[in-house]
Amino acid sequence: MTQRQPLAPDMFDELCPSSLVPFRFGDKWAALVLRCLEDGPRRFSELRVPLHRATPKVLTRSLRTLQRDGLITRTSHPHPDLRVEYALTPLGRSMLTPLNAACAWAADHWEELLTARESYEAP
Amino acid sequence: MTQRQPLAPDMFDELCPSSLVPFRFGDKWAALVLRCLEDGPRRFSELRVPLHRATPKVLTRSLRTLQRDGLITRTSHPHPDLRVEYALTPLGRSMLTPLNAACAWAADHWEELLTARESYEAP
DNA sequence: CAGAATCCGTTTAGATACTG
DNA sequence: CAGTATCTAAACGGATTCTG
Repeated sequence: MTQRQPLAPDMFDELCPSSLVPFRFGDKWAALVLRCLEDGPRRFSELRVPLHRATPKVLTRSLRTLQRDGLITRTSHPHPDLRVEYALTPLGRSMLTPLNAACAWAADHWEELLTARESYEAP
Repeated sequence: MTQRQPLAPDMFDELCPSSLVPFRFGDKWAALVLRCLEDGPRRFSELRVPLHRATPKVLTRSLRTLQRDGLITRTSHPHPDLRVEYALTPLGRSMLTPLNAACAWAADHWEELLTARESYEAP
């Protein structure tokens, strides 16, 4: 069984500094989705909690693209009630390595980026 | 003095497999620009050779954004004739580490991505 | 040389409402 | 629950033309 950690919504807020850093893996939400799945499969509604800024439409598109590229799987259980689970494939999990490296760089350097932006805006 | 290696245009073609991989650092050209500057400063016209798919407008925008974020510098030498050089800052150079890690992942896995896409399109 | 200006089609994202 | 449908606005990207 997969131990489900609670997801931390704070990290996924648009105001989070890491969102200001020029990394985009795929579309706007793809990287966040992959990281949400790091600790195990998640239902659509579970993903919506930390990714509350994403409307169902854009989240669905992100999920479809990731599925198309073989990075995640989509498993539907119609019984007893509709239940859809998304999970990382081995390929998707392997992508977490460079993705997390990028996030670590962002965490280390976002102050410098913000400082540079401010001094560029107001010279 | 900086030893200038010739830039390899092939790597930057839109048809290059790495372009099909879902990594985007900043806008469409940002990552490519950073890699072009890895071996030393480049003039605007020098960048246009390997990045020939980018019009001057979009290339300029990429450069401005990278400059705004403190990843590259822009140095203008008006004499004897107009000459503008772009170079990595230490911050920009530090970003090459995760960037190159992402490119290495892409180089290792792009066949899998393409295979997944094909089997998704034509089930 | 190193861009800026303009026009234009595509893509992306969000809000809102609705459905099997 | 897990989406889809529709509309709108903004961002992105490219082609072309012009300029200090």
